[in-house]
Amino acid sequence: MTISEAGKRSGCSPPTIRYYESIGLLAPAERTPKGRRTYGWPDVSRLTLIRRARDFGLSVNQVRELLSAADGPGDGCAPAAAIIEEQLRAIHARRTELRLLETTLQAMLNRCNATCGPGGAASCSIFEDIAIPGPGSRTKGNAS
Amino acid sequence: MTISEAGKRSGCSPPTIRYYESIGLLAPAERTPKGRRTYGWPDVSRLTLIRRARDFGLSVNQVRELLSAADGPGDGCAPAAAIIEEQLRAIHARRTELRLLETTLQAMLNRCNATCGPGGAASCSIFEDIAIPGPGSRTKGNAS
DNA sequence: CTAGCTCTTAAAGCCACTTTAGGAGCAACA
DNA sequence: TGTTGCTCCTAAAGTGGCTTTAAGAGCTAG
Repeated sequence: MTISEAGKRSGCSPPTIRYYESIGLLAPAERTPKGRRTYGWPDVSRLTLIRRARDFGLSVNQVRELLSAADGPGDGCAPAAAIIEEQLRAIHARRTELRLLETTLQAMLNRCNATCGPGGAASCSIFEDIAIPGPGSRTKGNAS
Repeated sequence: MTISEAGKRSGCSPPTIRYYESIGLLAPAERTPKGRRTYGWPDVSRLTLIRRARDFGLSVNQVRELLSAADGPGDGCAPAAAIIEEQLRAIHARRTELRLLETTLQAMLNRCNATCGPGGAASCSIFEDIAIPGPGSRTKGNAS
């Protein structure tokens, strides 16, 4: 199978597949005599697993851990579950953050509609609302 | 005020402030005779607005639009409200995505606990669950 | 044989910064 | 007066996870 076929079946673009190979998520692919990469079904499975894990918001390093748990000797259950639990917590936290953000932004819009409404204020209330000092922390831990 | 004082009051680090200046979110700061940047309260306000807008998930370009609406002639209400509405929609969509992700991951964990449970399977069910082809779309539009 | 696709590599670009390197200044204390 | 330890400056490189570009080679259908 060519790289683009493997890509279509797994949902990764050819450059992404080459990138994954370059960072060691995939073993170097076999090559035709002319130097083109060839892939088989196990490669497609691995690529699909990688893409889905990325879709779930896992970092490439977490995917790496997941793969080494899958490749390792045992059933890999404990490390895999740990990674998923970690991601669940991260997603939950992010959801809470976003819920708060949504509420705040909606309130800003409402106030704008109420006060700036028909006549037009000197300056829209949105600017005041955004510029209140608020929580001092830039968001660091993103559940992507 | 020195750059680090302005940073403390606005919640931006000095390198970030210099970066904002370099990309034109801030006019070049005034300098002391020795070449050090000095800031006043209007700069702190502007920086606070920028940081808060970034905390709300706006991109730097959206912040740029917001600032030019604020700097512009009118009250800036319409463009500002449009940006906030856009962001509200993005956040809402992202929340829906994350809710789905959370459900899926939780189901994977539950199945792992049920099937891999005590005896240990040959291979953890999580790997099967992740590697099902699933939706083919990598997440592009992120409400950060 | 040629047109238009895919493949190859290496390098640069993206976003929004952060970090590092190397050098200079400034404030406080002995 | 020194000197210690902070802050400041610039320019450049690093981060993550790719995507895009450039320049060239090969493959396939008409």
